Amino acid sequence: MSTASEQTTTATGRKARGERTRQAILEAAVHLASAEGLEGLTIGRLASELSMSKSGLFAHFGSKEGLQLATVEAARGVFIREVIGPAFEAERGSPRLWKLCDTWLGYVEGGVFRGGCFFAAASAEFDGRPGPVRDRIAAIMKEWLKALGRAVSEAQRTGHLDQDVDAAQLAFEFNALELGANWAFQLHGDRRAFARARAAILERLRLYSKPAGLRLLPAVKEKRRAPRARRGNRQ
Amino acid sequence: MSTASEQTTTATGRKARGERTRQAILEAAVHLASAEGLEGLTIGRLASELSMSKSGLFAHFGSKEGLQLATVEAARGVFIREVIGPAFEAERGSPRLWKLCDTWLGYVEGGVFRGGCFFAAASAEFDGRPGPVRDRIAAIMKEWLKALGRAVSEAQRTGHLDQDVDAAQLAFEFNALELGANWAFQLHGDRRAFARARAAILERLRLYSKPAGLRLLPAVKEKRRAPRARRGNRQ
DNA sequence: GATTAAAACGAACGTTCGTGCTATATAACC
DNA sequence: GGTTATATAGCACGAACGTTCGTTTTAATC
Repeated sequence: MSTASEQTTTATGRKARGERTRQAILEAAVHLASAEGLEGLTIGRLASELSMSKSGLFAHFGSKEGLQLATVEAARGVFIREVIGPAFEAERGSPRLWKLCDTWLGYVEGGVFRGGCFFAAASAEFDGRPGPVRDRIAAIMKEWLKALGRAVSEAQRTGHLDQDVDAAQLAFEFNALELGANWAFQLHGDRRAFARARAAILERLRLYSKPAGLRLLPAVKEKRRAPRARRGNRQ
Repeated sequence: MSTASEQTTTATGRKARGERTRQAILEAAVHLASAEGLEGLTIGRLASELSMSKSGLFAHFGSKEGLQLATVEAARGVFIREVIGPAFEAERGSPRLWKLCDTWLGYVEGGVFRGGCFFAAASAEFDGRPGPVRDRIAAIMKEWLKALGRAVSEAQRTGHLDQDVDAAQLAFEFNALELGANWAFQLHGDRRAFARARAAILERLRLYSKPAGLRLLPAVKEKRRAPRARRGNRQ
């Protein structure tokens, strides 16, 4: 967010032209990186994709690492806009907690990034390489887990959820189910995974819900039962 | 497994010398790839790590893709030996299902591969790039999910688990929790994630267990409760 | 319209990548 | 021990990588 607002301005206060191309570069970079990885995000490829010169593009970031860090930051912006923002429109407690999970799944399902969740890809790629990029990714993911955990705690405080549940534990589980859905979709193209994750999360929410919270959750669709040759399934 | 047994033999049946170095190469390759990725697995680095020439190493596989495929196959061998094998020593039904999950977590926790679960890393890296490597990885992962689902079905058939649960759904959830633990450990070094995954899996197993199956699960340790400033926690 | 600073370009650098070729070393066979 | 197949090494290649440099284009200011 700080990066986006540090635009170089002229005396009249008009935005410098460089800032717009910088945004255009990051827009493309974020998609390319989510699909090909932050290392596969090559300056040459990115430049030719935007039909500009390598050196011209390079000058905006000073180094490859600079480009990667800027890309991570841009992706964080998208994530906040697409997931965090909408969730905070729901009222505090179980609705917001559920919306947080539901929107996350929608953000992957809807193809906000070409290669699924940017941070799922990035953290898998960088978890083994020390450096500022890895540190930033880890910090953002921790930030996300914290937000999830806080949503759980709030649902407890509002009397929607049982006080006895471990907020961090539930946040871990929800995050895992979301990452699992992203994984299944990216690798197998299996869209049912989103329904699976939603069902699992909702089931857990209902299990721990107090009567006041139970009414605020989506209605239960059908009984959990082994499906016998349903039609329209991929593979 | 087929790759491992197709050794070039002399007339006397003695193993060719090349086969041993091939194994040594793959042994190193599997660890390097789990940490740095299958693309970061560079022929030059691998050669210098084994103090042999690039071209000498290269001759064993004919192409980089050949090396990657062989590495994937070698990793599959390790996975079968370390996870599938031990689980099949447990008796059919809930014990085997639980063992399958427990051993999987142990295999990541114990550092069988330097970079955590080889296939978690590989599938995240290759899910966006078509080709035989990606296809093989996807097939192996589907194989694993099938094995998990089969274990659930067996637990139902032996009367340990409720007939009404959707085997594929439960397999999805367990797999997600395992991947989530791997993710948290690799990115944040958080060992508590393994306990979290185990707790979540066990809780679900208990929820769906019939009396016959309930006795076969590990004893419940403590009530799920928010911990107040426990000591010895990382970060 | 002239001045000037920012932005984009084009060419080249040194490395490293995967991949061929050719020659040498190794070890199994007669 | 000489022959022969196989395994390894040495060297070179073209391409792509990140990066630097000097120049040219662009557009805002006077």
